Amino acid sequence: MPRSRASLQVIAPMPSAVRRARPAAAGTRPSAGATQRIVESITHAIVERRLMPGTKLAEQKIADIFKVSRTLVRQALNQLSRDKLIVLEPARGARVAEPSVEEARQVFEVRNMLEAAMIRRAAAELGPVQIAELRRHLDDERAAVARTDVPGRTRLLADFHVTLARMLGNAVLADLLTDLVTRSSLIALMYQSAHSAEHSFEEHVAIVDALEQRDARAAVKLMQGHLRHVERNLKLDPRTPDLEAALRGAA
Amino acid sequence: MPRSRASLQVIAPMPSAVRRARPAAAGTRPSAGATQRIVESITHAIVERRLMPGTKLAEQKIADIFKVSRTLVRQALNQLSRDKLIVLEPARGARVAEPSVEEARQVFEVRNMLEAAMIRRAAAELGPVQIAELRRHLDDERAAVARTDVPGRTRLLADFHVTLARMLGNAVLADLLTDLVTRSSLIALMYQSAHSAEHSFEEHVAIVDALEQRDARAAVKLMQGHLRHVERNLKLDPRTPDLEAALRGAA
DNA sequence: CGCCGGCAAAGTGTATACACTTCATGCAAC
DNA sequence: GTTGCATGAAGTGTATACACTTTGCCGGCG
Repeated sequence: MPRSRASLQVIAPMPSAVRRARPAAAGTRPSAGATQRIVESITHAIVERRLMPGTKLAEQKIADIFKVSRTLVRQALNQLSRDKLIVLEPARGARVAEPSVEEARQVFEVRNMLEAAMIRRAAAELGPVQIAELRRHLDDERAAVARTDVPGRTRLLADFHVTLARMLGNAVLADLLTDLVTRSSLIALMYQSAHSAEHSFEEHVAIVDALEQRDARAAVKLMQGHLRHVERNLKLDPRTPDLEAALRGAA
Repeated sequence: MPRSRASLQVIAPMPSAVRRARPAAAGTRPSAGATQRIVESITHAIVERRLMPGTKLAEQKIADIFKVSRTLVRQALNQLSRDKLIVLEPARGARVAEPSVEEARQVFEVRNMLEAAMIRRAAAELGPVQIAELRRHLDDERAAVARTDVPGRTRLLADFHVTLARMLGNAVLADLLTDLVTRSSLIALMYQSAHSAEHSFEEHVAIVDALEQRDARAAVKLMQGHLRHVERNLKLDPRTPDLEAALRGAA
C-alpha cells in the first residue's frame, strides 16, 4: 500500500510521502507529523499564491514560525524539493520554484499520456456508484466556482483528476498524478492562466457525461482537449522567456 | 531543467533528485554529495540483491560504514523511502521494501500506460541518429547477456526503457520512468522473475526494429507485450499472497 | 508452566552547536 | 570615480547530544 493519503487534504492535493498513521502513541508522536505539517503549510501557501515563485525560504525563519528546529524544516524542504515545488541550491538555500516554459510543456505532455490511458480505463470500469461520486464532486466544483472561492475551486478542479485516478484502484497512478497536478497548479499560477474556472468545470462535466455513457473514445478526446486547453491558455509567450535570451537582445 | 541525471549511472538508473553539480568549491563540498552517495550505494545494493527485502537498515550502522553522521544517513533514507525502495516506520526504523503483489500490479499498469504512449511518440519522432544509439544500447545488452553479467544486464535491460524516455526530450517523463523501472527491478528480484534476460533482450530488438520502420502500431503492441510478459513471469501466485489471507485459511 | 510487569539495551526523533560558504558593505588604492 | 579586496553578518552543511519509544529479557506471580 503505497501511502494512502489521509483524504483530499486541506487545500492542495499535496504530493509526496505521508507518514504512516498508526493508532497513535501520544509520547513523541504529536511532532512526528511535524515535518509533514510544514510541507503541507508551504505547499498550500505556494498553491494559494501567498508565496510567489522565486521567494527565498530561509530555514531559520521557517523554523521560528513553526517553533521547531531547523532539522525538521530541512526535512520538509527536501521533500518539497523532490516535489519540484521549491528549488534547492547548495549552500544558497531554498526558493519557490519557477518552472520554465519547457518544464511546463513536459508536465502537460506526461499528464496527457497518463490521463488519456486513465480515462480510457475509467470509461470501461467505472460503475454507477463511482459516477455518482463524480457527480457529487462536480457539485462541489460548481458551488466553489459560483461563489468565486478561488483557493477552493483551484483545489477542486485539480482534485477531479486525482479522484479519477483513485477510483481505478491504482494508488501508484494516483500518487503520480497528485504530484503532476500539484506541479500544474504552480505552473498555472506562474503563467497566469487565462483559462477560466468555468470552462474547466464545464469540460469536467462533459467528461463525466461521456464516462456515464461508457463512451471511451469520447472521454479520451474530451480529456485530451481539456488538458490542451489548459496548457494553451498559459501565458507563456511575452514574459521573461529566459534571462539569457533577454540579455542577448540587449547586448 | 528538472535534474539532468549525470548519465546512465553506475548501476541502477537510480531515482530521485540529484543535487546540482556546480563548478565545485572544494571547501565543504566533497561531502555535499555524501547523501547522494549513500542513496546510490544502498540502491545498488538492493537492486543487486546484496540487501534482501525486509532487511533492517539501522541508521548508526550505516553511518559507521560510510563514516558520516546519522544526519546524512537519515536524509538518504528519506529519499529512498520516497522512491519506495525502503519502508520507514515511525520510531521503528527502515527496512528494505517488500512490495506487495498488488503494488507490483499497479506499477506495471502505470508503466503500460506511460510506455505505450511513449513508444507511440518515439515511432513518430526518432530519427536514424537515435535509432543508431538504441542499436548500440542493444549491443551492450547482448554482450552483458552473453557473458551472464547479472548486475550489468539487469541495469541495461532497465535502462533501455529510460533511454527511450530520455530520447523524447522529456525529462519529466524520464524521471518518472526511472523511478518506475527501479521499483520494477526490486519487484522482479522479490518475485524471482522467471523471465529470461534473453527473452527481454529479443523483445527490445523487435521494438527497435519497429521504431526504425516507424511502425507505431507494431511498436506499441510489442512494448505492451513485453511488459505483459515481464509481469506474467513474476512468480506471484504460490508465495505468501498476504498474511491475512494465509491466516484466514488456517483459522 | 505460562503470563505479566518492569528493567535495560538499542534505536529513532528532535534540538543544538559549530564549521564553512556565500553575499554585502565599506575602505583603500589606482 | 571606479575597481578590488577585506571584513563581517547571514545562512547552510554536518556532527553531536539528549529525550523518548520500542523491544527483548528476566524474575515474580498466578
